[in-house]
Amino acid sequence: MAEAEPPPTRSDARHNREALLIAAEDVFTRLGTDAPLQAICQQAGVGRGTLYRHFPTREHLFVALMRERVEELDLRARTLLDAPDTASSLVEWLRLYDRSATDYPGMSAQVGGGLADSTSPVEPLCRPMKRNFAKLFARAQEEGAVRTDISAVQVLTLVGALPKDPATGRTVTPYLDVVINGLLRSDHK
Amino acid sequence: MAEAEPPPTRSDARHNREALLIAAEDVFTRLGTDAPLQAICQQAGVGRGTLYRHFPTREHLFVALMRERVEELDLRARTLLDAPDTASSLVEWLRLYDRSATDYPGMSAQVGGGLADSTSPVEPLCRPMKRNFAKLFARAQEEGAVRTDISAVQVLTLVGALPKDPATGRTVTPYLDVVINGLLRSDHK
DNA sequence: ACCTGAACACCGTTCAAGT
DNA sequence: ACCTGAACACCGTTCAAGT
Repeated sequence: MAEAEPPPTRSDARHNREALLIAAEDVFTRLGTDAPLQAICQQAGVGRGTLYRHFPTREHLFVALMRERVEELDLRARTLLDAPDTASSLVEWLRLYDRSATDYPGMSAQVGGGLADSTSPVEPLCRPMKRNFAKLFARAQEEGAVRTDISAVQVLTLVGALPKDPATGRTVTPYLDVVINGLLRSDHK
Repeated sequence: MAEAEPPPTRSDARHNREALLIAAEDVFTRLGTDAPLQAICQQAGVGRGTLYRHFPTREHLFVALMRERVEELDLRARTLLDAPDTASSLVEWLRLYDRSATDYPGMSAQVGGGLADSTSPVEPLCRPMKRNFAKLFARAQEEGAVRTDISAVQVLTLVGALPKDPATGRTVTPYLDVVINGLLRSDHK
């Protein structure tokens, strides 16, 4: 399932785990999130079984790599809940979300896909962030700034699915602007 | 490359080709466009080499299956070029496009991805349709009905990438509405 | 308790032998 | 000219043997 495993006790295990994460970061950045896991084992200098012991699925690697970023996004959402302009707070956060989720090619789709999937380890990682974004989104909806026929999670899924530049992995301009414009209610401004 | 191969001359070859297409249609509908090609060979009752002779890549199968649909879309775009309301013509066509591209799970992303890729056999198949949609789109842009910072091909790519219901393969509501609303210039209506 | 690498399963792709 | 299926390559996953 989607349990957060406790940190390893033995020092060689902790060292291997760290080496795998460093290798994964490099390999995913270079080859995208579909890269062969073999490349990661090789670069980390560990056997294949060791990778599987530490990270039973590819998604567990994503979770470990994305943890800090997602926590930052969660924090930013909470901060923006105190900002006066609901619509521009929402837009600012969505741009940040898009940026964070595209640091590794393919990561955006992985995060977006796991967001609402209870069998994915991505789901528990993102749950707090989702909750706080949902508040931010609901606040904008209540003020009439954005359409009400779409849920907060759907917005995140949609942004995560926007087509990417194959070279940089970033969302192609102006897809995010189109979506943001489509979310905002024109009769409100 | 992306050549349109001539139809086979020998009757057994033609029969095998037909059997492969019927099997592919069934398998892709049931298992999506990522289904093992092995399943298609098996269901068609032919050897693996035969599949590769007729359809050198998975995308060549898509092209054969999508040909009729894409030609219909092309025809519809030409018809709509004579309709008076540019914006509603555009919207009507985009809904038709979304519907056509989601008849097989995963097909939408395949078509959207191959649309602008000169190495894909999807590209030459869709070229006429793209041209006529581009006219439809340009007409709406000239009238000020839609934003001008996005190209016609980008619109098709964006619609093709919208998240799908895993069960039905169809675009989830209201993603297409959000995008359409985002394309339309609110100061125009 | 943890690591290693051989072994297995799966799938795509090629090609020598056959008709 | 076309078909077939064995053979190969690649990658993910498991597990028996080792420390």
